[in-house]
Amino acid sequence: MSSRSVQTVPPDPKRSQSSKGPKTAFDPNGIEGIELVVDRSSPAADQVYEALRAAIIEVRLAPGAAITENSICRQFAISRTPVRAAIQRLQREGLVDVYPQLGSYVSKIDVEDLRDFHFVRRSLEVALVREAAKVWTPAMSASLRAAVDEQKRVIAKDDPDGFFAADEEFHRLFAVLSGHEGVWKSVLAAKTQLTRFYRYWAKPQRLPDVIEEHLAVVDALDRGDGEGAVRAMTRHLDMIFLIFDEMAASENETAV
Amino acid sequence: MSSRSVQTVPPDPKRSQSSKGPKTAFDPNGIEGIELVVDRSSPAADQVYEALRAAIIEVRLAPGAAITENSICRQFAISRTPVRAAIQRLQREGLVDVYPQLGSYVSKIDVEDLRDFHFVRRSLEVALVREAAKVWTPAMSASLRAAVDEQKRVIAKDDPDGFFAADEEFHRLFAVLSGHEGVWKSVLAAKTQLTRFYRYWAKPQRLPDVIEEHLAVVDALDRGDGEGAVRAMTRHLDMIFLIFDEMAASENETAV
DNA sequence: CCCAATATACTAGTATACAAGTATCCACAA
DNA sequence: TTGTGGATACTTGTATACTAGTATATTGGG
Repeated sequence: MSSRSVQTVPPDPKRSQSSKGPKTAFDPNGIEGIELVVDRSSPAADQVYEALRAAIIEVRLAPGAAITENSICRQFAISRTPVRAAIQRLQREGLVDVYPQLGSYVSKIDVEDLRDFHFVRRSLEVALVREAAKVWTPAMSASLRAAVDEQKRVIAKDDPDGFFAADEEFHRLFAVLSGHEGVWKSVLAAKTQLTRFYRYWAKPQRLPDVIEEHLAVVDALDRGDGEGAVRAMTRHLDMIFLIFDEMAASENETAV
Repeated sequence: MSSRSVQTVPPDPKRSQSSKGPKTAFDPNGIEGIELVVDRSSPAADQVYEALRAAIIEVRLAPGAAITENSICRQFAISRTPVRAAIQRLQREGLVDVYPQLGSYVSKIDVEDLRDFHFVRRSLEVALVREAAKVWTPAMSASLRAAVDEQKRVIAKDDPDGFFAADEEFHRLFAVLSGHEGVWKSVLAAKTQLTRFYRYWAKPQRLPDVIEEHLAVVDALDRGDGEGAVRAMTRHLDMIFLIFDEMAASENETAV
């Protein structure tokens, strides 16, 4: 691995022009967007990890934001050890960039990387649909349609977070129903980066279309048309590429 | 995540019947199979991680072996902090199981999990072959055949470790050539568990067959037969399932 | 005024001490 | 003999102190 080659890249030192307060001021009120009281009955490192991860994925912590260990310590009233463990975990997931002796920052979203993450997600989910088709039963159809009903219900309530959860449950069901639930962990690893991206570019008006695309997959499976279901899922997942193309057309930046 | 639910599973306390020495003896010579002098010019945590990971994958550390933090510290003459970072990283990769207040152990190889890891690997690699077929050029054929030649050369020298490396390079090339090099990281994550398994069951007499199967993929691509290449790669990768079936037939254990 | 050397204040990496929990061993009583 | 209680020695989790390295601010000289 060449990942520990000399790291001389200055991250993005925008901290000097942040505020007009006293020169040596440090985070007066801590990092905004995250709040947590640690419950000492379960490992603090896990709680910090979950809190930071949610904040990053939901973009309450913007890409490029500084994640200084000490600032998290002060904010959560906890020592550096569990905070470090959490940050290193986020680093492995690609959500945080750590520059030794310099600082740690919420990673930026690289569109080129997203293409590969999407490739992974699509390849796996399509393969799961193909497997599910081999063992298709009415009961499986019912559970998937129940998941779609849940999505409709959540859309009606205008609950974006709820929709993301319901959507993920629909997709996860293919892993469960095909007998390869363990594959979902790999899908999630790739999906993490994509999810963060959705938060920027998600368009609420597209949600009804998502419902239709989901139903198209189930309909094909009910017809016994496995390859038709594969094509429907492929089409559904590739909709994200339309957003990529829009971005490429509108601006020339490859990272935000 | 329910992973931090109450963990009351006793790991495998075989440490009491290990030696007839003094009752309170601790690792007289440290853990066998690993050796390392830390070079303080690069992060110690990374070096410990690499050393432990290699030892686990190459089965110098057997599944179930105790990986006590303090024993590693003594052996490497280093503090617990970088050792802990390394172990936590291995835990995320599924190579180590950590039981709070009990101990850490090299994870066992669960055959059921292996099926899903294989599913991930095969799905991704097959998709990469299909992509490579779309942009196939003679130069790509040449580089793949060069990789196969390297495999032949290493086989002639009877160098198993060298063959594993050459084999991995052949497969990685599909990620590079198809323009999705970033996908290889995901393949590796799934392949890690499988590689450890190979070390148990690899049969040297199969290696020439591997060469032929590799060439079959390239030949199909040279013919412009993309789907033929996909089938050839699928057949090649599925050979591992023959070993699964052999295991299921020979013994009823699902974990070693 | 401008530039360079230096002091200062930050960063993450490491070492060490302590806290909380579990299993083993042993004394002791029924 | 059997079983029950507790001391002991381990484990990982957490807190804190220290090290090495970098960027910024300061200061002094041209």
